[in-house]
Amino acid sequence: MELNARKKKILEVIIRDYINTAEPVGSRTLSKRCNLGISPATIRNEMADLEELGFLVQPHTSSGRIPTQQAYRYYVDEIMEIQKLEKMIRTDIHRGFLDHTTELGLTMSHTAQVLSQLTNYTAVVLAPRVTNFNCKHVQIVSLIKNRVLMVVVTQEGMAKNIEVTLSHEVDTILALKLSNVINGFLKNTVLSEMSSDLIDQIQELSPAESKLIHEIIPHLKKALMEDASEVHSTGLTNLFNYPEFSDVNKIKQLINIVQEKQVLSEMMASKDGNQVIRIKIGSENDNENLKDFSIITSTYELDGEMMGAFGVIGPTRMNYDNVSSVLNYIRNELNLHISNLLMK
Amino acid sequence: MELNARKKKILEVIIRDYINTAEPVGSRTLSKRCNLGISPATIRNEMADLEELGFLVQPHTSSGRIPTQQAYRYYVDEIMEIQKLEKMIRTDIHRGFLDHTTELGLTMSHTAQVLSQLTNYTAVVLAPRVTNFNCKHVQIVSLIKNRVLMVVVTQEGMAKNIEVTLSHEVDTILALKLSNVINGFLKNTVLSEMSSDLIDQIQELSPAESKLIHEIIPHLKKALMEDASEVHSTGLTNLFNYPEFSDVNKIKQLINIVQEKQVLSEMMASKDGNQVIRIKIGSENDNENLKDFSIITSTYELDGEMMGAFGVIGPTRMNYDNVSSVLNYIRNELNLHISNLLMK
DNA sequence: TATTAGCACTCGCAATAATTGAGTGCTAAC
DNA sequence: GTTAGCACTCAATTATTGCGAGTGCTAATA
Repeated sequence: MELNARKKKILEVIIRDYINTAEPVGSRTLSKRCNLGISPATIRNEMADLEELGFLVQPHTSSGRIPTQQAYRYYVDEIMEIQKLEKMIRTDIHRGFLDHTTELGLTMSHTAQVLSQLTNYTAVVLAPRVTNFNCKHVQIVSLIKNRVLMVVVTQEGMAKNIEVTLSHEVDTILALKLSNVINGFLKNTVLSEMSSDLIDQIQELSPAESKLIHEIIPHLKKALMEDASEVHSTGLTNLFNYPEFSDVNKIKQLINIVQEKQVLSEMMASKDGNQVIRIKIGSENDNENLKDFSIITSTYELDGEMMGAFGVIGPTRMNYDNVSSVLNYIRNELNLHISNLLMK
Repeated sequence: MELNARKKKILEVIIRDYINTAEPVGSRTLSKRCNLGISPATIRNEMADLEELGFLVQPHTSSGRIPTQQAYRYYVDEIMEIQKLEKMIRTDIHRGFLDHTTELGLTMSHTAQVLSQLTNYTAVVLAPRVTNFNCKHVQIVSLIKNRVLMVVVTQEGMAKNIEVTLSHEVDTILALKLSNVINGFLKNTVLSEMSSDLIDQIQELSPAESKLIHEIIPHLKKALMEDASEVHSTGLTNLFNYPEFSDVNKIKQLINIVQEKQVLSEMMASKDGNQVIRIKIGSENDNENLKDFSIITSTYELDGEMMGAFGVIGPTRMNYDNVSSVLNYIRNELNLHISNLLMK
């Protein structure tokens, strides 16, 4: 759908204005704000056209107009450009990261913090997943009696804890032996390919030990399959300041979203084209709870491989420019610092 | 402060009624509800007395009366009794726990779930702390380059992860050696008493290794000191249904409380007399954010030693009877299952 | 033909007024 | 000591009104 230059300009000003004020914008205000030197009457005509085209609606007869979702989509696709952040803000962010990259968890929560602060919306950050494919070391630690902790370490140096109960008691020495067996195995192949047959071929095991390994491997596989990457979120209350959230039900919806970490995680991690910045407006979201929100996400990488995602949730009347710019910069920073942290 | 039987009865009915309806209660309603066979006029007189004594207030002249904090305190201390839960509910809870005691984290989140469901308020559960004193094993796992993960295991079989960056690279073999050194040490004494001198006395260490141990120990000590016991909370949105939470600011306050896990943790873990069920009403709470809320907490134990706490946050107009009963029963269940889970 | 001034009309919003009703305190009688 | 009766209070609801920002349409203008 193409709009002529003037309609485009008018639509742009309306959206910008509405994003700032949350008030329907009328023809008089508009004629003053956009200095195209056209009268309110002309603008009214144009607005009527834009309404017919589905870009604007009137909350009630004889009020100003507000943008539709379609308008936001048009704005995002055809009008707005991702700005470079101000020098000062850039260095601020950069310094902040320097102080928070001693530990992965810290980096993640700091990212969420910065995101929500810079955008004034609710930020969500997905920590990298620990999966099957890149697991380089497993350490089994005896907890008590027949309970053990399995620590899985990835090639990139991330760790994940898995706590399980086994059929026999495992003491410190046995735990060490089991670790060694599994790690010996990992030298040649990956966990997902460790079958019963292969386990039985291992020489140095007593029957009891072999049985334990047989128990352990499925637990490991299962835990690595289920993609429960950690989710950090911040700035929930940021949204409360926007007029669209004076309604308690809207707030409930939001809290439900943020608490369903599983859903959030799946949604953000799902690939969708090659866009660096991904914008979902209102009903473009599959999740029912998100139909009234917009969510802008991006991903961070290590060696070109997607590691995790992060983003911002807000009203559909969101400052798409600013959020995109911020996400874009943070993405670069995150890539930089993550690769420093998890350098091979 | 003593009240005569009739005043006590009237106060009780007012509180019960107000807890149920959230409406100020007037003399007419009251005279019907409590079948003492006294007229509204008499009740008015009694109510006037109770107001003078500080138990009731009128939101405005010529409306019914509502209980003050003092009234709730009196109710909790002198009137209410902790009921035994219905048989059916008891067995339900019991069964639920049976399914969720394979892992400590699971037990904790399940407890929060059950609490919020049974009370319809917001539930908070503090997982057991992993401290200095009962640490029986430390496993150091090489992550990548000079980053290691330290897993601390307590006597009771709980584990805690600590991730640190050291001055030198640590590979798998070195990690094992360092673990052994520290564990050898732990056989004789506790971590907090491991001083520089003692480290230097360890024979089998190269200078580089000794240096690493010198770095590790303070990290361990520090991590074990800072009491960041995990906090599970559920049912945040439960409270939104109560009329006192139609105000967005109240909700903000609540969210702030629940998010400040540090504060919550300190508050709940602090001892305060020997009460099994601890009730803090409104301004009885030290925390500024909690002044408008009531919080009822209890603790769970292992071998008579306090391990953690759990409780419920709600409006001061809270169903103190029910919550106390539930907490009382959950406490028993939790003690039972935790001791099964962490049995020595 | 595109633009604009003018005008009657619409409708949400805020302020004001009128009405209702649940509840009180006080007094006098029981 | 208790109660019926009555005048009074005041929040909450509903109705009324005026205002103002905004619109669509029409006719005049460039």
